[in-house]
Amino acid sequence: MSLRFAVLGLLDDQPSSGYDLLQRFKWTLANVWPATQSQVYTELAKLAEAALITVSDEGPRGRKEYTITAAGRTELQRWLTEIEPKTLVRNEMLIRVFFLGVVSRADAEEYLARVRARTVEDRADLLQLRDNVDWNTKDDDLSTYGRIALEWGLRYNAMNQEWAEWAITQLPER
Amino acid sequence: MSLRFAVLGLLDDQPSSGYDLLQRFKWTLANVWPATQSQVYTELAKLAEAALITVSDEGPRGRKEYTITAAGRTELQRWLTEIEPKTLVRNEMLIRVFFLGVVSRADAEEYLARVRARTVEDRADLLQLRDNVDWNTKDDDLSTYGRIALEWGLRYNAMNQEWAEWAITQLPER
DNA sequence: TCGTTCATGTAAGACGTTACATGATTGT
DNA sequence: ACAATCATGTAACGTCTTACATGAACGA
Repeated sequence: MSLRFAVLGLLDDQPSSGYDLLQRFKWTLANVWPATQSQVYTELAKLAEAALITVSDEGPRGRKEYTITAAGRTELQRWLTEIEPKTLVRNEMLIRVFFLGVVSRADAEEYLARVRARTVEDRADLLQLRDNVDWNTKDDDLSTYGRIALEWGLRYNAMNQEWAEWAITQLPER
Repeated sequence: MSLRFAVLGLLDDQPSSGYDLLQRFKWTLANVWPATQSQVYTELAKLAEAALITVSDEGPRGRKEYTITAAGRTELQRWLTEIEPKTLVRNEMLIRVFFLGVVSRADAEEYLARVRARTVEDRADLLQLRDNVDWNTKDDDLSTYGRIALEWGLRYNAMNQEWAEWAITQLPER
C-alpha cells in the first residue's frame, strides 16, 4: 500500500514517467521503500485507473508522463494525516541473532563483525549521497524532508555499528 | 524465507506445537519478525514435508508436537553462516517523512510528535519485557541472544526518539 | 552501425494478511 | 453449564520478486 503513496508523493513533487520515477527512487526512497521496475509500472496503471493520476504528456518510445490529480493529492494528504503507520520491523539481520547459539562462537563473532562492516559501508553510501546532492540549491520540500530522512539513516547506521561492537563483547565464552 | 528459519530456530531450542510456537513468538521474535497463526501452521506443514522437522508427539485436540531433524539443524546452520541477510529496510514511518511538505506545518509537526510518542510507548513495552522475563535463571542460548536482540530494540527506540525530537526543530517556518 | 540508454509491459511464483471454519478440553 | 483456552486447518486476496519479452531512439 505504501508504494502507491510513494509514487503519488513523487508525482506531486513533479510530473514523471515510470522510467523517471525509477531513477528518482534510486536517489530518494530506495533506502526506505525499495521498488522494482515491474512494481512501479503496475502501480502507475492502477493509479491512473483510479483517476488519482493522469497521462499528461506522451513522448518518444511510448513514453507516458503522469501528473497527479486533485483527487490524488487529497488521497496523499489523507494518508499522511489519517493512516497510522505500521510500526512493524522485519529485520533479517536481527532475527539471525536469536539463533547464534546453534553455530560456533567463532562463527557467531564473525557474523556480528560482518554486520558491523556492513553498517560502515552503508554509512559511507549515505554520506556520499549527502555530499553528491546539492541540497543548498534545492529548497523544495522533498529536499528538506529528504535531508531529515537521510539523517535518520545516518543515525540508524551509527546505532547499529555501536550495537554490533557491544554485542561482540557480550558473546558467551562457551 | 526467514519465517522458515525462525520456526526451525525455535524448534531447535525446544520441541513445540504450532500453538506453542505462536506463544513463544509473542515473547521473542514478534518485534523482529512478526508471524500470523495462519503462516505458522502452513510453514510447519511445509517443513515437515521437507523432512526438516518431524511430528514427535500427538496430544489432545489434535495437538502435534514437532521436533527438528538433523537435516533441519544443518539447514539452520547453513542459513546462519552462508546466507547473507538482506539489509533492506521498509519503513512506513520514514517514507511519510519525505512527503510532509504536502500537509500544513502544524500537521507535519503533529506527525513527528506522534512518532516520538510511539517510540516512548514501544520502549516501555520492551523494558517490561526485559523485566518480566527472568533472564538470570535461563542461561540457555536463546535467552543470551534474546537479551542482545532486546538491547538492539532499546537502542533503536532511543535513536528514533532523539531523531524525532531533532526533526521537529528542523521543520521549515513556512 | 552498433552499443547504450530509454521505455513499457506481462507472467509466475513466493510471501504475507485477513477472514473463515471447526471443534475438543479445562476450569469455575 | 458456560466461558476461556487450546488447537488446527483452508481460502481469498494483496504485495513483492524475478524473469521474460519487446522495441525505439540516441550518440559515437
